[in-house]
Amino acid sequence: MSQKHPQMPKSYDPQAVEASWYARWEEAGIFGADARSPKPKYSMALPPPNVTGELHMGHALQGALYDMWARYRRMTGYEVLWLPGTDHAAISTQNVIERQLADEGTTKEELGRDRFNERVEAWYASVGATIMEQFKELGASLDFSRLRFTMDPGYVRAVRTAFVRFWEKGWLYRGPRIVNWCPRCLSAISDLEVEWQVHHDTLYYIRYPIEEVPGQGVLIATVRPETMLADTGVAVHPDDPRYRHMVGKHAILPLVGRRLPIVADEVVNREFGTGALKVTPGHDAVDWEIGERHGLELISAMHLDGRMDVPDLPAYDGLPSLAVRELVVRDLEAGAFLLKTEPYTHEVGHCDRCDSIIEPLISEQWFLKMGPMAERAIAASQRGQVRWHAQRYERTYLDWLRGIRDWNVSRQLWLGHRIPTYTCANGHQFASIDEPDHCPECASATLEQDPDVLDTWFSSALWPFATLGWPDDTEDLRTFYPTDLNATAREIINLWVSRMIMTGLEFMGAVPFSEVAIHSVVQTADGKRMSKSKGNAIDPREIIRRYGADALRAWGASVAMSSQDVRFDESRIEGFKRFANKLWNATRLVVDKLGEDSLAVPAPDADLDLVDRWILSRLQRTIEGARRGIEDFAPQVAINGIYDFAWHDFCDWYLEAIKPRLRDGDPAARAVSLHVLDVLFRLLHPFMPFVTEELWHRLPGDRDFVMRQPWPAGDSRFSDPDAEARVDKLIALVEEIRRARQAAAAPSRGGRLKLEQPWEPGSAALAADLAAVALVEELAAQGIALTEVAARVEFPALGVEPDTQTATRERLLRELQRSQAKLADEDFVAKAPQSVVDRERQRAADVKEALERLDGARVP
RNA sequence: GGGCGGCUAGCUCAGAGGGAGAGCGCUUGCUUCACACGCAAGAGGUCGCUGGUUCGAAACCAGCGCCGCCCACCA
Repeated sequence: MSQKHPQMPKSYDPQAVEASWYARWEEAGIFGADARSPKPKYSMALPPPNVTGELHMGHALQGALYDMWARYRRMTGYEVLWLPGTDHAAISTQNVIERQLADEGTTKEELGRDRFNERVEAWYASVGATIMEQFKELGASLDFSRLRFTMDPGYVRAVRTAFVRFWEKGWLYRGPRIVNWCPRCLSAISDLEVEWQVHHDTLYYIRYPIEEVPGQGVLIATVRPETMLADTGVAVHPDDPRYRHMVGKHAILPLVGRRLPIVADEVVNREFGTGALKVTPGHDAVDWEIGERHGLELISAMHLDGRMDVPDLPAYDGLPSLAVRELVVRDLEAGAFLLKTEPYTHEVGHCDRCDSIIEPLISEQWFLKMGPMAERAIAASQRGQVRWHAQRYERTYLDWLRGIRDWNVSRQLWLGHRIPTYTCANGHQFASIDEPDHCPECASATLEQDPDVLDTWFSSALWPFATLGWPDDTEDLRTFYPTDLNATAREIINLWVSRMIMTGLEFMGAVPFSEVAIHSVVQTADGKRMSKSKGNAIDPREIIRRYGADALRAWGASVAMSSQDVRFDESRIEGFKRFANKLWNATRLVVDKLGEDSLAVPAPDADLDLVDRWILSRLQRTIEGARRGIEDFAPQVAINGIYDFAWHDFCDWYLEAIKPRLRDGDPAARAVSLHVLDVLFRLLHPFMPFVTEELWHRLPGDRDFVMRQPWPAGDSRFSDPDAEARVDKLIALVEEIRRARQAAAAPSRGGRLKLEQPWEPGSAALAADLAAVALVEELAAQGIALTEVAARVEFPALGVEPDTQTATRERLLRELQRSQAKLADEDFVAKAPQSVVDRERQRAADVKEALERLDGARVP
């Protein structure tokens, strides 16, 4: 035994080695990217987690995927940059801090802006550090020397620069518009941040009298009667015969008395309700547009906190909107305006960050014109500059781009990137990258900055290049932009991915990445959405503590790209922990049997034993499958193939087969088993970096980190179909003997095997050994006939050989029948490809032969 | 309303035109000198339903049914 590896414990303990390997990797600086390296570059920017809390399973899955690609690319000759960072997540973080303050019995207003900012800074520092620690526990090979945060001074400049460039293009405009308003966040949010939830409400049918025709009225249907206080019109479809005569007349708004012009507009759905629509431009997006088209008055009847703002109607003024709804309904009923109600199920917008019901209302906001950028993004996509995996997701993105609307980029928050526009004492408004000290138009030094901040996604949209130093022309930016890959969950395809593509084209003139991988979303074991507020989220650190990071990662690789949702399944993670333990013990076995001599890597043309050639051929096939899996964005193919090879081919059969040779110090067995481990650890390293690193260093010789080794290139000359076929036969024979033994309830070892016809002597001896029987010339009794080769077997301690082969005979007969029926079908023989017909004939012949062996007679 | 995905063993999931697979669980037998985080043997499936295409369909097409996701001017 080598003194370098005195003793390996009986089982692998991930906890004992993972942290120290990570520290060694970091210390050696092997994750740092060298912009001046002559190697081809491969770069990825980690999707910056929100600094709102700790990482969840989705992050872990994503991190495992990214790290798999990062390590694979390094091992296949690339200079890899995988850049880490975090996102300030303005609205979410502000909510988190506000909740904390509420728990402490205070508010941000009481605290004041400065102390609030201190709280935020402290939060960012502590949570940001925790997040990076979690990535380290996962084994993520991030280049921490390039860690970025979306509120870094440099990043702030990038954001301001982007804003000013848009400003200079004339794409930014500010004005009162109907927006999605969160009355709890006290901020506008974009269309994409509205989460629609099903509500069971009531549809109210309300009669609005017609001014010009006494006694007549128009019946409208609404779920929000309280908003009628701000009605300024009634709309009907222009082609609706029921209402054509009313167009141009006026309705009188009940409870208020306002005159409402009756207008005709195409958007009115004649099928819905009564076909007549009350128009409330101040509190409904559709109505706002109708109002614009027909010049209707715009009335705002709500305060920003959701209370009604109707000073002329003191009965309702200042009350929450839902309370006013009840009062309005009561009063309508009293005035005989309410004709009927019916239950109504529909979707209501909620704030995706705090779940409050969104109030559409009028507010002054900054909008960014999106049309020109969207067109360029669509064109880039059509030129194939961005490839999506799975491809179908490209459509999600294109559909959104094609129907794109201007982006409300302003938010009324305390936290975030302040909008860099200023107004001077003389009313001149301008945008500035740097903090200005005077107005460029009139030199006034009295400047007021816009109080609003930018949508967090505005800064996120710049991530692939702002992290590399943009707007400066840095070496990193020149070297690593465009990046190669972005992997993300499908729910932020439009929020994030599409916007990165648009800004990348706009500011860098090139798409920010050429590949987009959409990975699956981790659900709870019972298929629910994991969320911390529901308390059903799983902490990846808990999983790592119990099963090791490698097990979590391997599970991630096996599910991330294979479906759109994946239920969290601890048993599969545990399976990969056992796999790590299996690798540990296989290594323990092999290393223990190696001598002090150095062993040559087996050559493809060496004169090797059948099983040696077989395992090398299987290894070759595994390498090819793993490479294809990784390159084709199907990591599950790679990890499953490696698992299957390592456990079932290598451990179950190869190591069992060569144990005697290892004991005897057979150089070929030593060299081949060592070689397989060597290749296996390199193959598997991108998926399970810790255990492979640990075991790699337990192999003989001075060894550098696995990640600095080449990922196995394979050599097609190791491919040996003949050896594979012969070992398949050998395995089938061993399994048949074991089955017979079990069926005969014979002891687990012992018994005799007699060949009835000559068979490869080496294979026969090995098969006998693996099946724990002795190879003999004569049996004591008749024995049990086998089907895989012409042979009979008998087991000790049995009076009469039991009939263990009836079931086999029946199965073979069924197969023969099916096969013969197929071959008797003229259409099949005539139309199926020759190779398929040939294979069927071969099958029939094999089954016939097996039956003849069983019965010792010719089968017709 | 539009689009997309899923429905395969008890559970979680692979498989994408030529004999149904894995992990876990289950049954039986093994303290075999790498591993009981293991070894060996086994049970278990009209591949959601109905039609169609094909010599041949779990896979391709159409329709339907659940479950989920995304998008939509969603009164």
